[in-house]
Amino acid sequence: MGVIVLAFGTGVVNTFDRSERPGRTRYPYTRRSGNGGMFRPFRESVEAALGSALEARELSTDDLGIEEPPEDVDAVLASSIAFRLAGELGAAPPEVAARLADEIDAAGYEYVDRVEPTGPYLNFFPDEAYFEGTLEAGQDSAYGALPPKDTSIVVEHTSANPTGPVHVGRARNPIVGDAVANLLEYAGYDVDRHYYVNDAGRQMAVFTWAYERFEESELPEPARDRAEYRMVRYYRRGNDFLENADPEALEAAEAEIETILQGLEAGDEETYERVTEVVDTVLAGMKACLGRLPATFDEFIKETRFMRDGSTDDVVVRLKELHGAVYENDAWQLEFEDIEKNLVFLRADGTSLYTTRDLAHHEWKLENYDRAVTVLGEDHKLQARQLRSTLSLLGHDTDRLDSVIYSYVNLPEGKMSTRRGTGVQLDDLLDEAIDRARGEVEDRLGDRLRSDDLDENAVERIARQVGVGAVRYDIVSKQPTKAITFEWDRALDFEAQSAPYVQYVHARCCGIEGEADGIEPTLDASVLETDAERELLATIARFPGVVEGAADEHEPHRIATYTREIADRFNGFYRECPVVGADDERTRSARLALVIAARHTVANALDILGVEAPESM
RNA sequence: GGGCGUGUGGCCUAGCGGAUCAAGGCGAGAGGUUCCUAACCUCUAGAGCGCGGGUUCGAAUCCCGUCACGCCCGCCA
Repeated sequence: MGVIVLAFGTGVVNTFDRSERPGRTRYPYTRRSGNGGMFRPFRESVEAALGSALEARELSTDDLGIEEPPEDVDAVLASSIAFRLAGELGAAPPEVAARLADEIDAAGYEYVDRVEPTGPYLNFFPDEAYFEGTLEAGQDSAYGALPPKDTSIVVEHTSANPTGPVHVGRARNPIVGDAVANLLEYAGYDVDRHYYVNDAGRQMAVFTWAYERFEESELPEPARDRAEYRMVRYYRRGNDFLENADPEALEAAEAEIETILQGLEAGDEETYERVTEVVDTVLAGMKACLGRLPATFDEFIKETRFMRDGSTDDVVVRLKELHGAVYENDAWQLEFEDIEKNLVFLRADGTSLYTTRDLAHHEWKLENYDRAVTVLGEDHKLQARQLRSTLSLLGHDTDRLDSVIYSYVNLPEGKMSTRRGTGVQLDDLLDEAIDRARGEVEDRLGDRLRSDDLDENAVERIARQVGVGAVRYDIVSKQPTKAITFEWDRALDFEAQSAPYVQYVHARCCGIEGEADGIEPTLDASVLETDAERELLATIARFPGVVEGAADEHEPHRIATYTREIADRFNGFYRECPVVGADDERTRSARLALVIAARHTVANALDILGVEAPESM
């Protein structure tokens, strides 16, 4: 099937069948794709209309000053170009705006009804076809998804070392990473999600040594009955030993750890299997935890892979030939022009370093994908810069690489650490969130107006959707570069700007549709005349544009901001406009179609954020 | 010490060169349910965007300086 895609593709790098790779769980054979909505063609029309007007007067079209007007202006797009032209044309901005408006033949462009000057601004208004088209496009359950592009992207995220339970400090990575991947998928890219497993470093050697060295009987009870909780006890015990052992014992232990590291480097099969047992066991547990979010992966790429297949050695050979390569202090290093710190890529003992292997890893990514996005913590920024520069020196096109940087989540009392066992585990956060959500659901059962009966399963389902959704939404809705201090009550606030607020809108849509027996939705936007209806429809229309912009910048929090806007608009509509109880049939039918479009929009926006959309709550 | 990032009402967050109210939420105060789920809605008080300069017709948004906080500056990952 992937072969068919390739037949249409131009310059597609991949030569394997993309649909048959292991681990695909989301849309196994088809990507969600929609027609892309009306907003984007409207914007193109505006650009073309304004551009040609400027061209006709031989004015620069570099920056058209297109922007979205403030809320109280009901144009869809505006331009502030008159400010910039004022000097050149020797007229005041409002005068320039008026003249330009006269020259633009708005009606000649698709979806544009007219352009009006308002002071110094040019406001572009959509025609009826824009609204009709939006109402129709919104009936598609994939609304908001853009047409497929022939571009593959690998999104690497989380990649936490398999040392123990996932704690909240790193929880931003899977949550933001999964959302970025979803977002790119909606934007039409062919996305793979990868978890890079650091199974070759000292941490894993220590872990393997500790696992073999200590007896379970001397360890505390695990905090939770799952693999990574059981295993991390050995890791902590081992680190504790290394910190406190007497010199001889320490030396013996270090020798064993060193043997494991050397064994991995030499490609020794037996050593590899010992380490792999530990890595795979811990990883299975972490996978289960991440699955609760859910964050899933197409592939877990192991670091040792690039040692075993010779690609790390191959990179080293090429690195040594680079102009900036120097042999200093018994180690091979690379000097950069723009980065102060050298990159050591080969130790005195001839072994490779993490970054050396990551270079091989990224060359592999660049061979197999058109683009690569990596989600990483701010502490890896320098390393990411060095990686990028080095790849560039090796002759790669690093424009194909992007990274999304986030700050760690800290506790009021400081950092979280797996090794020291400090911090809040993601499992505990999710459990607490679900418990609190269940409490909310049960509290509300009493004064529930709706006469549907929520059985135990429904309560549990809602508690999970709301609880997990609230955690994800709280994290994904903020700019990742901002630091977060974790506080239970703030993370688990179910009111207002939170997942439940948006989820509730979805449930309301479903409620209306459930009541709308016998009403057939009709695509008649002309019946939707009130401000509340027009504003809701206009907000729905923007969705594909929001997806495109957020995807371009890898900023899923913009989708979260959008969900609040559409939720506000929907609630305004809900208050003002009865659907099932509307007076005449045409109104009922048209409003029902609007509700369906709103539901699809909200559901898909939440889907991008990785938040479930409950049908009732 | 150097580099990078962050700093918006009591608290949290959006905006990151343009529209004489800087947008929401929490919290505070006042209201709203014979009508599709009140995890909702309406109204009131509250900031001039860390601080000081500068660029610009116009700055929360750009530049410089400064302060605070975070991260980084390992032959660790």
